[in-house]
Amino acid sequence: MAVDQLSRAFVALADPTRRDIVARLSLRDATVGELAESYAMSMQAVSKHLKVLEEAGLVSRSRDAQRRPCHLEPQALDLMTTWIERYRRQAEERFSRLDAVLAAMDHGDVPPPQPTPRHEAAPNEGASS
Amino acid sequence: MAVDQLSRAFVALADPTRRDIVARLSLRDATVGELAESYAMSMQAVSKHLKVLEEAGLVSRSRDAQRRPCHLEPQALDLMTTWIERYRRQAEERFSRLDAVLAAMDHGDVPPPQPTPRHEAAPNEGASS
DNA sequence: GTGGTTCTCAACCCATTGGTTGAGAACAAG
DNA sequence: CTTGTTCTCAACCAATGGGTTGAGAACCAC
Repeated sequence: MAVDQLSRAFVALADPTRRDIVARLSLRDATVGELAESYAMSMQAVSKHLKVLEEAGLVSRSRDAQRRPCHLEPQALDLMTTWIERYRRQAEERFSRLDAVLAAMDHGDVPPPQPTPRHEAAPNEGASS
Repeated sequence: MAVDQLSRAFVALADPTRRDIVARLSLRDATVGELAESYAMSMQAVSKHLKVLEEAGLVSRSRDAQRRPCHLEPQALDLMTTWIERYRRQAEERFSRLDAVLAAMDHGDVPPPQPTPRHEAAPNEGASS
């Protein structure tokens, strides 16, 4: 499951160790071994975490003899903020419209109270990708 | 696992169904039953998804007789964008500094090439919370 | 009261995840 | 070639996650 880019990115950042890896890589590139020194787990485990980050497009890796330096890819972070901001903005617009209605009611100029319509056009899965 | 607020929020948005629920709730509040009509799964399953979103602070719920209307909480989304933007900005600053160095090299005024120091001060888990 | 609606809880199932260990690939340096 | 270093792959294990069904709580309407 979690086959799309966005799901993989959110899954990747859902783990505290992987978020910490991202934080470190934002300061400087690092190898698997360097990163592994920071955590109470085997290098294999860190390697797995990096694979998750890489498949989410958050990290890229080059070659330097045996070393595999890791590099943060900020565009993948953009993908997430774009998604989040879209719906945050949508929600806040809606709330401010609601506030406007409430303010109007305080002034007594209330529009005819229409009963809440149910089941209108709504987003589908395509909207979240 | 995933005990902190930030982890819970990322876990919550890692699932496509839950992202779609957030998208819908950004347009209007909805009850469990209304949401369940949109997905090929039982109301119990949707109820579980809402519980995850609620415990992540992304959704709040009120009472209306048997109904449990769901309401999107945009502040929780802020928490995520704040985290992401912090490290995206950090990384991009670093890259633009690197670009500056490369540009300087093109001009011939290259600073003495010091060998890359390893294992300096780095973020710990506290930095990601 | 009875009945219908809305929703949650509990138990269960199977796939995935996050860790482990052991083996080995790939490379640099003697 | 041998040795040491860095890293990945494979197998395994316990725990979690996303779904199911069945039962029942809570509420309105009659």
